[in-house]
Amino acid sequence: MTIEHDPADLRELPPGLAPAWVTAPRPRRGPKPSHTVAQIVAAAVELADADGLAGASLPNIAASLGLTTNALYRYLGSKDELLVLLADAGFGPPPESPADPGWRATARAWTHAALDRYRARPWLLDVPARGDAVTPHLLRWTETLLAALSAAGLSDADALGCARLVADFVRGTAERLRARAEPDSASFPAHADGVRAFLQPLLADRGYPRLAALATRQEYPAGADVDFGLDRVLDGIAALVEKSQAGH
Amino acid sequence: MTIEHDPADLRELPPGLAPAWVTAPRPRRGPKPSHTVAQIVAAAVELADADGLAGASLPNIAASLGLTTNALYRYLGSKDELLVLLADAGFGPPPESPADPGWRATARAWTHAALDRYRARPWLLDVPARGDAVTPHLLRWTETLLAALSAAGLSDADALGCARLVADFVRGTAERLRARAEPDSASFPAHADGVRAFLQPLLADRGYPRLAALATRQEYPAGADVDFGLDRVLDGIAALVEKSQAGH
DNA sequence: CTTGATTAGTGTAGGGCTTGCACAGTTTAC
DNA sequence: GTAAACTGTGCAAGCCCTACACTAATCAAG
Repeated sequence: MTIEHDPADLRELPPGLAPAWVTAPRPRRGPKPSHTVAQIVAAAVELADADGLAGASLPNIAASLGLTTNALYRYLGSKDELLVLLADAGFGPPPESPADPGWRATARAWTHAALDRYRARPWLLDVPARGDAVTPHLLRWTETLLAALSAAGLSDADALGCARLVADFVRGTAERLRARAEPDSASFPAHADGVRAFLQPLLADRGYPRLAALATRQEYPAGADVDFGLDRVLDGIAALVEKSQAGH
Repeated sequence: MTIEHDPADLRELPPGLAPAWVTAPRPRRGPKPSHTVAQIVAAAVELADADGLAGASLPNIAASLGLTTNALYRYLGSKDELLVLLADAGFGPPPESPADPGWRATARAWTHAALDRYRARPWLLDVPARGDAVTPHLLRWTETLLAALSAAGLSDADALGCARLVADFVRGTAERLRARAEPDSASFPAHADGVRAFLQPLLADRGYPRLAALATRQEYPAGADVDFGLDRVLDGIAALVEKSQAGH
């Protein structure tokens, strides 16, 4: 059942991919490693939780484990590799979804669960996102959403396209929510009043009538109203679902 | 017509906001500055174009202008401030949209124009995005899209919600397109064949049936098929447009 | 059981980055 | 003409990631 991997091939893969999926076999000779990659990643998560992504530096991680910075390079190929593993560990597996109440409710629950993760660990937004996921937990999230969309009647390819849509929306929304939660955020119009007071006259003066209007009526609803955007996304997917059902 | 600003208040604003909109008045005494913020930002753009965002370091910028690194701090408050200005300058103003062929075509053109900018300057994706835009060019992009959506009958607030949706989709898609264009990208399933060969059996083995199927049928259409996702987003917005028209 | 190969972790070092502060030189206001 | 104010330089501190030589620990083979 175990799949054989040529170490030479693994070296060619993008950073972090191989260690995220397979654990290299213990070599036959030499002293036993005192730690594991999982321990290192766990320490990094803890530090990031405390001090943000910058807190998860190699020196800090090493110190928190009683190691030298360079000793980490016996476990990790590079900092990039750690970041890949860190994002996967920080996000963790998706929650269990019990009974299936329809694809729409499932997608909604998925979205809110993902936003909760981002809220719990804002530093996840600082980990550079390079296209689609490749690590176990993150792909589990994707698989979960794909299952719901497939059950609605979409082809796998269409389901993936729609899942990406939802994921993009989640990330953008998470970024807006964080910007709003942080004190000195430079986000408009979901920003501190000082920013609004600064921008409003400028926008009115320099030909941004719509934005100026939004800045004026500051009763603007929650800058990052999750459900508004989500409804639009799901409506768009629903149109595709109906079309594919009509085709049958 | 000029708006007065209390320097003390400007100091309180998020980094980059004030210099993006107003140029501080030349002080009364002392030597004339040999450069301008605009020149510094232009040099940074040039370096980023050549070597990516890492190339736009303060030492590099200073050297390219014949300055010391620290001299830049006479013009900029911090590196963060530069990044805000850099993103605005790198993106530039939106293209002129001539006759109005309806909101849907306008939004489509907007999306492709934005994706073109990301393609021309991939490093824009590396500039940390903190919620909604606040700088002149970027807000001009937003205003353009808002105008099209408002013309379709949406309220300003709804239009903003929809514009965010499109912007999120654009950024996510741009990231996928870049991942696919780069040689050593860790993106799935829009990835190099080596990654696919590595992941496919693992996915099949460990309970990712949908993703395994996608990895198997490698005739999967362009991993980042722009128009597929865009059609879904626009359909979702269209549903809102129709609803708001029916309400009248 | 001894010996040699192999590996884990340390020490040292280099080159990069952002940022702070004291200082010299230049320009303007009084 | 003098004093204030400002620009740019030099020097330095404190981070960061990474490379390489080296010691110490462990195991396989003879």
